[in-house]
Amino acid sequence: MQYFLCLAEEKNVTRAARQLNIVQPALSMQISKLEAELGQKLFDRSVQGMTLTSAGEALVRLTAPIVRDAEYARQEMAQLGGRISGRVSVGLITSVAQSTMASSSATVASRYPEIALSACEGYTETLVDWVNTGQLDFALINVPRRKTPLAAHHVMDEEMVFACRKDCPIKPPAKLRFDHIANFDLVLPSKRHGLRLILDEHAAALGIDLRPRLELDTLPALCDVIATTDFATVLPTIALRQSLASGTIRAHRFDEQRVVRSIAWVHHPRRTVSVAAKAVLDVITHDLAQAAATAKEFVEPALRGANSSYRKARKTPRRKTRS
Amino acid sequence: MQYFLCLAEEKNVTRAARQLNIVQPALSMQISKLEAELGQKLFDRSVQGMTLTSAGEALVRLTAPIVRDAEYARQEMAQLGGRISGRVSVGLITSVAQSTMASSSATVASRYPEIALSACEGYTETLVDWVNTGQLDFALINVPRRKTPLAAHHVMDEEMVFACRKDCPIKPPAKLRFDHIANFDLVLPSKRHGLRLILDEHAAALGIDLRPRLELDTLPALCDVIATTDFATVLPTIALRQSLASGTIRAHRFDEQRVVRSIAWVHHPRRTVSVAAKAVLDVITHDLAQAAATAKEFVEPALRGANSSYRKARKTPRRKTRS
DNA sequence: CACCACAAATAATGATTGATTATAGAATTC
DNA sequence: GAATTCTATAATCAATCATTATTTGTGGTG
Repeated sequence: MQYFLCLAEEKNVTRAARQLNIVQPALSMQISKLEAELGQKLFDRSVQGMTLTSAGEALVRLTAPIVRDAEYARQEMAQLGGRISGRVSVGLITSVAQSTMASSSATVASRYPEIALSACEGYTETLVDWVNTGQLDFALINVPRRKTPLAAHHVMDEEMVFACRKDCPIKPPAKLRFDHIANFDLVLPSKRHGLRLILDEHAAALGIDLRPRLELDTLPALCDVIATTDFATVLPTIALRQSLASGTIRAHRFDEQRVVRSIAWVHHPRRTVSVAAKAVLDVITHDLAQAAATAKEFVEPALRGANSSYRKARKTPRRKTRS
Repeated sequence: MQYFLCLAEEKNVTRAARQLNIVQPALSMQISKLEAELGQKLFDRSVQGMTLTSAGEALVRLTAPIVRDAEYARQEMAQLGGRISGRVSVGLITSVAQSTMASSSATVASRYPEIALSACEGYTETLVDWVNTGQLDFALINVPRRKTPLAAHHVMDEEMVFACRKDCPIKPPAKLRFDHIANFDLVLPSKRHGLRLILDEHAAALGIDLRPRLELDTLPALCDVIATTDFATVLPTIALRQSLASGTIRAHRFDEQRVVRSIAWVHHPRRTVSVAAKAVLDVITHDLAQAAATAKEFVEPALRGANSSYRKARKTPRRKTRS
C-alpha cells in the first residue's frame, strides 16, 4: 500500500522502487498483484512512466488517510514513552561516539529506564556490516560513496577543518586553502577510516597527494598528538571538540576547497526500527547537533553573521558534562 | 494489527486465534513481536485471559480507525465495479450448481464482462480440497461436520423435503414424519455425497437405518427417476426446483424431525478473496436465495403465515429463464 | 499435596511471501 | 539501427509466518 502511494506520486517504477529501498521488479510485481486483487487496472502504462487511472486515483484518496493514520499511530505510541522498553544496539563512528555517547547514554538511561542500550564504535564499513546482519538496530556513519544495501537517512553535514597546536611555529595563512596543508607534518586516520577516504578523494580531485607522517585511528590519541607536537591534521569539528574546548589546539576553517563530510543513520531496509531505537536515535542526533554547534564556535575564522557575535559573547563556553 | 484488535476484543488468545483462522501460538508470537516493536506491554497476562494495558487501549484507539478505513476502502473499490476483471474459479456442490449457474453465469458475463469465470461442480470434500490447494478461489459447500482448515461463512439454511411422483400410489400422510420414509422405495445420493451424509446422520440419530434401493449422484437423473417411477427421495428443495416447477413431482415438508442442511462458502483463510471473486459470490448467493424462495413455494404443506397466502396467489409462478 | 485443567509461551519445522538477479520486450532518441 | 529507458517476466533465494508438539505457570479439586 505504501508502495502504491509512492508509485502514484513518482509515476515511475524505477525511481519509486529506489525510494522504497527495493528493486524495480519487486515493485512491478506488487502493483500487478494489487491490481489483480482489486480486479481493476490502477495505472496506465506508458513509456514515460505510469499514470493513474480513475480507479487508481480513487484508491489514492481511500488509502492516503490510512497511511497517514498509521504514521500518526506510530508516533503517538512512541510518545507514550515513559514506558518504552527494549534492547537497542547502535553502532557509531568514532567521531560521533566520542562526542555524544557520554551525554547520550546518560540521557537514555534516565529518560528511558527500561531501555537496555548497547553502543559500539567502529568503522563505517564494519558498522554497515553489523546492521546488515542484524547485530545492530541502526548505525550512525559517514555517508559512503558506494551504495549500501541499507536504508539511509541524512543527519547532518559537517565541515572538516585544519587543526594544529595553539602555538604552532608555522602559522596557517588567513585564507587557508586545502593545498596548503602539504606544508605541514600531518597526522591522519588510516585508510580504513571513512574520514581518510573523504580526505583522499578530496585531495585526489585537487591533484594533491596526501602523505601523512603519522596515521592514527583513535581520535583522542590523535588530538593528543596535535596538542603536544607540531603535527597538524584535518578533521571534522566535533572530533576536535574536547581539545578545542580545553584550548590546547586551534582549528582553521578552509577558505576555499572546503571539505565536508556527511553523517547519516542507516538501518536494515526491511526491518522496522523499534520506537525504542528511534528514541535512542533522537537523543543521539540531538546531542550530536549540540556538539557540532559548540565545536563550531571554536573554529577560526569565525563565521560571518549572527553566529560570530554569538561566539564572541562567551569566551569560555560551558559544556554539558553529564557522564 | 487485525490480530491485535481481535485479541483486544476477545481477551483470550485461543478464542481470538480461532476467530482469525490461525492457531494460538501464531497469535501469541505476533502479539509479543508487536510489543517488542513498540517497546511497551500491550496486555496484562492473567490466567483468565489477557486484558489491555493503558498503552494497549491507546493503540486500540489509534488503530481502530485504520482498519475501519481499510475495510471501507476495500468495499469502495469493489463498488467501483464497472471495470472489475480477473480470473475467478469457483466450486459448487451439485444442488447449488444446478439451481444457479444457468442464471448466475449469464449475470456475471453481462454485468462483469471482464471477469473470466470458471465454475466446477463437485463433492463438498473434493471442493474443500481444491480450495485448499488454490485451484479454486472459493466454493459453496454443505457445512461439513468435520472442521475444515478453511475460512467458512454461512450462506443459508435449507430444509430437506420428501419428494415423489405426482400421482404416486402410496400417499404420504398429512403429518409426515421422517421415519415414514421407510415405507417408500428410496433413491438417494451415494455416501460420497454431502447430502447423504446429512441424511444418514439424521437417520442414525433417530435410530433409523436408511437403505435406498437406488443410489444416484447426478441430481437431474435422480429427479427423473422420481418423476417417472414410484421411487421417492429426500432432498433439499432447490435440488428439486426444476421438477417441481414442471409439475412432474411433488414435495412434502416433514412435520417433525425436520432435516436441515446448511450451505456455506469457504475460501483459503490466508488468501484474500479478490473483489472479482466477491462479486461472483454475490451473484451466486443472490440467485441461490431466489431459487430457494421459489422452490419453497411448491412444497406442501404450505408454510403458515404470510408466505402461504403469497403462494396461493399465483399457482403458476414464473421463473427466471436467463440461460 | 498431588493432580488435572486451562491459558499462554517456547521450540523446531515447513510453507508461502516477497525480494533479488538476470533477462526480455517495447518505445524513444540520437 | 544502435543505444537508452522503462516495465514485465522468470528463476532463485531468504525471511516471514503458521503449524505441531511441548513446556511453563496458575488455579481449582479430590
